[in-house]
Amino acid sequence: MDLTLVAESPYRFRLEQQDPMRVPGVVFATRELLPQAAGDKSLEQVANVATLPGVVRASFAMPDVHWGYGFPIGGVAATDIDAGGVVSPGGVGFDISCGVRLLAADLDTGRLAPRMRQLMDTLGHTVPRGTGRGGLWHLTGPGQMAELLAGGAVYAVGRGHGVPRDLDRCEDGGRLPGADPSGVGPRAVERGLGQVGSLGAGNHFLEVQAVDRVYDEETAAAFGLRAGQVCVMIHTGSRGLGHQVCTDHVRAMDQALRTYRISLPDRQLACAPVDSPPGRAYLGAMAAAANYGRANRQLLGQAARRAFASAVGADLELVYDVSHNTAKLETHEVDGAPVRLCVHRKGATRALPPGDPELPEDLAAAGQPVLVPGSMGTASYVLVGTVGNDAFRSACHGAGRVWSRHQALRQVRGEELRGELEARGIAVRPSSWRGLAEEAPRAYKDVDAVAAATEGAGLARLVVRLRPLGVVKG
DNA sequence: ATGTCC
Repeated sequence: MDLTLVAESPYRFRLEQQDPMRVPGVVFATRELLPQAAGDKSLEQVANVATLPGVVRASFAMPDVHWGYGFPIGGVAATDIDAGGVVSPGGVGFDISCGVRLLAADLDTGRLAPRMRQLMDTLGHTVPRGTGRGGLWHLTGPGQMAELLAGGAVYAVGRGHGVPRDLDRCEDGGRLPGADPSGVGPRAVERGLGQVGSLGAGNHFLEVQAVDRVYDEETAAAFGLRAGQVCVMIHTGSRGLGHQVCTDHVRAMDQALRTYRISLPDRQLACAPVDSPPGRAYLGAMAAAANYGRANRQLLGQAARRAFASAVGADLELVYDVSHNTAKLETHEVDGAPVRLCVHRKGATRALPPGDPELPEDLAAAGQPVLVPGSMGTASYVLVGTVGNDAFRSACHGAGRVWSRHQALRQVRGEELRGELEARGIAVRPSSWRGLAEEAPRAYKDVDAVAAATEGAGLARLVVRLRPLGVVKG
């Protein structure tokens, strides 16, 4: 396919529809942010996604788009369920329900400073992280796992890990409906039993941050945020359990392609109709894995609360918890009529506008917080959903990688990077030197530019900028 | 992302 991009506005580029695409591609970015890394095939992937059966409107890419498995990371695509639309595990990603939780402390940076070292040491010693390894909550067995997979953060709070108010500030109230724990295989269950309440590795982290800049005072206040305030941002997902669920169902769907006579430009887009046995099986297992991810972040939020209580004597209120790797059944207006859709967001955050009935009462007038973590040592952002977002109410999810992990390892030494960050006043508690080097800020796009482009494209509005004070690295 | 290969 000829991948010519046509600028429709300074923040919106169009990939013209051509055979076998069923819809055009739309990339939200500035010219500077468009994928240009050697070997980045993400624009080709945007076009590939546009060939999926039942896809409607367009195959979208957010400003942080980069190459991924099948779908690009930063990709959004919706399929019409009643017109044979498909669901694809590659459109969710291996880390099912990977997402971000932001908590705000009743504390400003000045009062934290003398206790910062103690706080970071406490977090460093109590937050489980790294590949494999254990978590904060060891489940007793498959029976308890089934309850957690069905209940997500609701189950965790019911067992004393948090307060009911937390659930008001979680996407879907902390529990994605439609979970089918029986679709999560024994191997996935085995991997997950000891990992509830763990960060994992890669780009996952727990960061202590400060509200650095406020763009919209009224919305910030509705979110419980003010200038100079200390916050905690947690970025993690469904660990080995979600990975295993994706692996198992990609295999099943690859075999289902023949049954449903689906031809694809890339086998990594393996999929099945939403309304089919393999489609329903994946969505049930995916929702269960999503609930694992939500319980995981709930447990880590509690670990942060304990550390703040003991080291600083401060409380943490949940601002919001939202996933950026999901496939959700939603109704949107397409060509003037409501249509039942399966919306894939892979490295893309749902962004509900003010007035949406899914919002909790105290956020109804403001809109949904959109949590955008930056790369290590750089800023993070809170944005808010806006009216008129035609990417099925979706926004960016982070900075977006430009160097491969391998490439980063050739350019950066972890020990040196830690020194650079500490010299800039950012405390670092690493898990491995290698992992630290792979996550060097140089390996990512400029998150300030990504956030600005997201606002420029009308996907969401800036609310606050957060700067890092200390990072507990996965 | 991931017991970075069953």
